[in-house]
Amino acid sequence: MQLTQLRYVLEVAETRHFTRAARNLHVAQPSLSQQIRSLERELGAALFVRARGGVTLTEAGAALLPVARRVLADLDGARREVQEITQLRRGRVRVGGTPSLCQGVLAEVLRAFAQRWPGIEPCLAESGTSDLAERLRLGELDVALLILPLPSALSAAIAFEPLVREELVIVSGTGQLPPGERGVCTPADLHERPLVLPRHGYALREHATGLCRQAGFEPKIAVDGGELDAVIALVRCGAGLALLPAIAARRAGLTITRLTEPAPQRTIGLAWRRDAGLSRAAQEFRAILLEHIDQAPATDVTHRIAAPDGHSS
Amino acid sequence: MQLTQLRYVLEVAETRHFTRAARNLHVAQPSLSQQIRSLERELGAALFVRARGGVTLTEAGAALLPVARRVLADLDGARREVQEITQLRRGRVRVGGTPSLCQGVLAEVLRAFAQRWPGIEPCLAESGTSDLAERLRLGELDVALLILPLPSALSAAIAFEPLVREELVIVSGTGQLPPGERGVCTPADLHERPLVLPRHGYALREHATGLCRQAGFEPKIAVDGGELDAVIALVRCGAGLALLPAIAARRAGLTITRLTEPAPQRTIGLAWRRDAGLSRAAQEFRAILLEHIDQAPATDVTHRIAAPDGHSS
DNA sequence: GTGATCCCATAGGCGACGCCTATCGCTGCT
DNA sequence: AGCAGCGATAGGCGTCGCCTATGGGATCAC
Repeated sequence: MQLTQLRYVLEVAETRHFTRAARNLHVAQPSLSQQIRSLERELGAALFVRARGGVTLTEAGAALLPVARRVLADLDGARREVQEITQLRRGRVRVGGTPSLCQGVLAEVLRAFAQRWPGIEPCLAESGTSDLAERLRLGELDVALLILPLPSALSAAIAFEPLVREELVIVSGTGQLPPGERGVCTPADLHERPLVLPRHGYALREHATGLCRQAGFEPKIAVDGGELDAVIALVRCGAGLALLPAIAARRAGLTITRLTEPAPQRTIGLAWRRDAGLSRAAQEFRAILLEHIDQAPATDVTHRIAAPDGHSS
Repeated sequence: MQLTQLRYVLEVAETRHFTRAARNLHVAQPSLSQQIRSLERELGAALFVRARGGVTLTEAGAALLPVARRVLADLDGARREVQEITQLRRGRVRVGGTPSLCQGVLAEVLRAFAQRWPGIEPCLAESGTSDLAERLRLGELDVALLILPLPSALSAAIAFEPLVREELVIVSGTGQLPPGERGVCTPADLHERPLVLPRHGYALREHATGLCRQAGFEPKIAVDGGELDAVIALVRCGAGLALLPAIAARRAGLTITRLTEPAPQRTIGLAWRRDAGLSRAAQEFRAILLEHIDQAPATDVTHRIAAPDGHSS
């Protein structure tokens, strides 16, 4: 059975005439006759009664007719749907982001994306870098804004485009003495100062503890665990100091103390499955993301990383 | 777009593997790859992401998938349905019959037919010969039990197989003197006897009036018009005599008076559209009808007409 | 009744397309 | 480094669908 045969059946049924149907279908009449016959042979049943007064459907033909109509309409609809997807008039893009980024750029970028491509549904997954990277690999996400480092086991499967380098700063709340002097401190200034650490899984936690250990002491822990929001709240009410990304610190309105060179920093970038590449919708997402990053002025604590267009891992 | 391509898409989507899908489909892997690619080119969109960790559907592929599934299932269902129709496990046969026949053989034959082919729905149309013949020609009926003569304009388009010749007899009711003597009369015996005539359209009416006129007198009309049932009822209560088919007369329990040779008679037979022929179901109907006619013993007033298998008109 | 016309079926040639085998390119594993 | 797995590519081959030309049956007009 063949789709052209179904089309032929439809046309013959509607014109009740082989010759006219052939003309409408832009084929020679013998071709039409042959195809109909072939289908009839395959089905083991006549579909039409060829009579002088016009061609009529047999019972079998009448049974086949609505199915043929529906099938052809279905496929036409599917074609149209695929068209819409490729033209980004419909679809979906599954974006991942770490919590700090979801509350930052991602919110604005997704809003702009939704405005630019109203037919495309953006699905946001908020999680840690390693989890998001794994979900990229599994094909559950199309693209994700992540923070280096990636899990080494996945770095081969994931393409990563670094976008922004952001300083990590020490934040303190009201009624707390900021470490160091004139808004600048060294890691040694954190000695014996109580620190608020986010839970395991946040790269910030490793950054903070590493900083202390490299300076030769164990961090004194005020509160251990919790999400970033909790850390901010704890710092705000004076529970201790914390190491935060500069942007998040500024957004939270906390007192910022920069660390002396080499200032710790984190690299934010876009990641996707290397072998799948970026879907059309994801490419658009990336474009809008880059616009937003480039149009935001670089500050003293964030640095745009120029993309050499060779997407490194 | 092609049905095999849809099948291929389905299999690849399910196995997530070109090579294995090709094996399941009993084609070489390059053929499969080629067909998928060809479909992708036609649609202008990739359907699969070819990656090392297994093939994944793109959004377009995911949109096409359910349609492909449904289309293939639909066509499978249609194939099965056509099968059932050709095997007479489903379907319809549209049978026409004149009123007298519908109350006679047709009722029994249709019962037997429904029992033999429970999946086939018999549709009965009860009307006069000329109307039924016209509906045969239009393709509204598959087969009909008619009474000669057919409308001459249709005799070319309608095939007619004569089956039974039935005598027409004079019937009288209670309290009426039957015409003639010893159950036999001549047309002349009807002179001045009030007659009940069915309405125009019944061939019986022409038979009756023709009989009188050939004998040299105009029929004296007791009641004119009405269906056959009304005629029978009128005769039964003594309104007059009537000319009826022998079987109907016997069924009605009326007093029967046969006419002397040449006794008027009518020919009953099966008719169908000559160019369309008999559908499978109609052939079965005919077979059961013939069984019934042959197994009913020929009486003195009905005569089976042997079919020389050359179906004359 | 004879030619004209209509309509579907058949015959034969031709080009396209799908399937095949063989092979390549790439990746991941041992 | 060599091998195995997997999909893409290349080239040959057979089939199949489409074409033109023609057949055959029926209807219609004169």
